[in-house]
Formats: sequence, C-alpha cells, structure tokens
Amino acid sequence: MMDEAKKQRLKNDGWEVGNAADFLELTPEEAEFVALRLSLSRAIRDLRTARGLSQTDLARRIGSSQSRVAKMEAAAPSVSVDLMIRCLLRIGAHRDEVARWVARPA
Amino acid sequence: MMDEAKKQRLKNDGWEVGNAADFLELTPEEAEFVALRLSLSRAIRDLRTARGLSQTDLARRIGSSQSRVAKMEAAAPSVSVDLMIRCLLRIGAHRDEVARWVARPA
DNA sequence: GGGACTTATGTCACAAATGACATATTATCC
DNA sequence: GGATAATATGTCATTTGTGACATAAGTCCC
Repeated sequence: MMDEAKKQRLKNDGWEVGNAADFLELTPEEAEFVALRLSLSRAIRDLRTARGLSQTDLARRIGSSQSRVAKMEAAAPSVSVDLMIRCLLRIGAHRDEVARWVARPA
Repeated sequence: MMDEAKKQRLKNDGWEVGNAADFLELTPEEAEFVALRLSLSRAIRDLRTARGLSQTDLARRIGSSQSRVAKMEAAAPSVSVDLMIRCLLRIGAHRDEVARWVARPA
C-alpha cells in the first residue's frame, strides 16, 4: 500500500492517486470484471508454480503455447475468461475452486 | 428426474440412459465446463424473469440483441462465458453471486 | 382465427480470441 | 560476463464469438 506521504507528494506534483477503475474510467461492473480476470490469472500462476511447472510445461499440458500462458498470467486483453477457466480445470482445479477465485477480492 | 420405470422401458427399446457427458464422451474437465456454462445460463434466465424483463428488454440493457439473449439462456456453443458473466454483472449481480453460480451443481 | 407479444433458430459481416512462431527481456548459475 | 533457462512481447493466419437482422414458433387475450 502506498503511504500517505507519497500520495501527498504526487498530488503536489499534479498527480491524483486512484485505482485502475478510476484511471480507465470503468463502470463498477467493468471494474468487477477486470478484477475477476485478474484473480483468475493469479490463480493460474499460483497453481502452476505450486505444481513446479514452467509456462512451457503448462502450455504443452493444455495444448497451447508458452506465450499464451504468459498472456493468461498477465490477464492480457487478448485472453478470454473461457480460456482461463478451461486452463484451470485442465490443471485439476474444480468448479468450486474456480468459484472462489471468481469471488476473491482484488 | 426420470423415474426408474421409464429408464427400464427405454433400455428395453435399446437405449442407454446417461448424462450429456457420457453421451458426448466428454472428459471430466469438459463436463465441468459445460455444467458451469449451463449454470450461468440458468442464472441469466432466472435473474431476468425475476426482474420481469423480456429478452428484448435485457438485450437493450446490455447492448445486444434478443437472439443473443436467447442463445445465452440456451447455453448455445456460440456464446462465451465472458459474455454470460458480463451480462450477469450488467444486470446487477456481483462477483460473489457469479461465483455461486459457477460452483452450483448441474 | 387474428393481433400483440415473447422466445427460438438461422444466417452473415465484422470483430475478437487463439495457437504458433520469432524475438526480446530477465533471472540464475558457473 | 557468458551460457542457459524462464518469462515477456510482437505478429500473424485461422478460428471463434458477436451483434444485427429475418423469420419461425409458441403464448395469451379478445
């Protein structure tokens, strides 16, 4: 978390401090959607590293490429929620776990 | 639920009774994925009717067409999970509710 | 039976996602 | 600091998803 002192300094320099939703002017729904995507992407990275797999390993396992795994973990816009969920299920996660990540606060 | 008597009759006629996963020979992950999709589609219909909206109303609200709403509620293959989730959030559902539907058994 | 309304199904032009590949950047070890 | 592995970023042809439209089929009231 950014401390108050830094916030004040930035503000003096002409910056406002907010979150991604503020910056990109997202509606609340849109903000929830990106948060959901972020949470899923983190889950993929966590699960993968927990299993001791490289991105290349995981890619092979789910029939995709290393670059796409990287993009999934970065929650890149070119990655759909479908893909992330299918990926998680493929690693052995179950619906209820996916659900936890869907709900998990950013 | 189909009763046992009917199952027996069908079997006598040369049918086996199973579920969609059996029939389509889905892997367990794939089966979980379609169950997840089905649950979301039902959620959309339930939420819509609970709000007293027609498919056309909902379509307008989410910036889509009546036909697409119909396809969402039918969990048609041409509908992505992304779309269904964005739709639910747009109607006013929140991440934790979406999560419940994601986890809900078929 | 004929409107008015709602939902289902088919099609299509266009947009977005996907896997693959190349290449760049960043650790990690010697 | 060079070699090696891991991760990130860019591009592209093909596939898939999307909104829109038309039209069929079902429902309800008169």
